[in-house]
Amino acid sequence: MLTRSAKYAIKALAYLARRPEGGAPVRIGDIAREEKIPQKFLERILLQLNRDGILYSRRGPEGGYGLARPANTIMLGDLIRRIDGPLAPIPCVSVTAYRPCPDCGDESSCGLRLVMKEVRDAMANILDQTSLADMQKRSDAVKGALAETRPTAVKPAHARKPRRSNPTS
Amino acid sequence: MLTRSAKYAIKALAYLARRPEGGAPVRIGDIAREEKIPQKFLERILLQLNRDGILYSRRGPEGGYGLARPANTIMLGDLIRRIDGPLAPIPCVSVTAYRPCPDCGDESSCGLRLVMKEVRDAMANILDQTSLADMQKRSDAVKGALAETRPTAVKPAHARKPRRSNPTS
DNA sequence: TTTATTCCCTATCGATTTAGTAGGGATAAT
DNA sequence: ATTATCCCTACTAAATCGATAGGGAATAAA
Repeated sequence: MLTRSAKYAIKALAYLARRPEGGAPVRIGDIAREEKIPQKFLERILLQLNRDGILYSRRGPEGGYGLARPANTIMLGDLIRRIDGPLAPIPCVSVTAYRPCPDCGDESSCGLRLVMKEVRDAMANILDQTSLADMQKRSDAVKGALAETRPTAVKPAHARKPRRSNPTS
Repeated sequence: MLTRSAKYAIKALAYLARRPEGGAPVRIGDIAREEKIPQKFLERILLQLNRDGILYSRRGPEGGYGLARPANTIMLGDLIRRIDGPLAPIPCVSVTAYRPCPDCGDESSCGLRLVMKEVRDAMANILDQTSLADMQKRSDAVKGALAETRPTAVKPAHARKPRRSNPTS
């Protein structure tokens, strides 16, 4: 289960992703009000993402937060790992935070581990291939489909060719 | 993340699944010792699964626990839901325990929800199609592959045709 | 029928995590 | 100088997790 922190983080950053790139920074208070997130709670979350280099910030009047990178380079998997920790259901199948089971005799043939590795990979395939921009596109596609005669379905990100993570490279 | 309870439950039931079907019941103490699980802790878990009808039990000397159904009809998804609750990362995409987000304006076009629904479905596709017997088969396949010249790979359960949940029907 | 063994049941407990609040300090635009 | 904003630490109430304690009820075997 996602914690509220991770959920808030994603909603807040999705909000920032909707603003014109390179525009003026946005106040925490505005994000909190629009997305209905407790302000002081959100403050701590954005603070961390700022330290992590996902956000930039400016202090004082006219200050606020903005995305430090283009929205199509910020992956949900990365955000969730930073806030909630590893995606893996059990540590022995985590790629980013592997830890062996203290008791497991032969790890390579542990049935539970084999299944949970599949689960981890399935989650990671989605979350590491879906950016803030992708998420927004899919939301827009649903909204568009309600209004259009010929709805244009947007494929889930993991069914498409992976994007380069840095579009400037 | 799986709780220890769910992990213990699966390991304990996998242990029971390895015994001859219809054989004598197995003591909690034996399972706990073999699988290195705190006995009193395991007791509470098996008690619940007994109430849920997954296990049968017999008291007194020669007593113990056994699977109440064939191992190929007991799905990991079912076990995990009973012990840990819903698979879904957020309640608004849960099939078995749906609850709306209190704040979400238009649920159908919420980008986060669309992505998390994918994640839930990916997890459910694996865990609801993998039985205790499947898990064991995959473990055996790995062990076999280490010994054999031409290893026989066993496909993940969700890539095969779904089995009927009750083989007697 | 007694006794030993096993499951059944409830209560409790310490540690950790979660979800938030409080209260300032540092910085920068006006 | 003033004021708006981010920055930082500490604190807290409640829930959850992982486990232990201490018996009660049933039943097989002596």
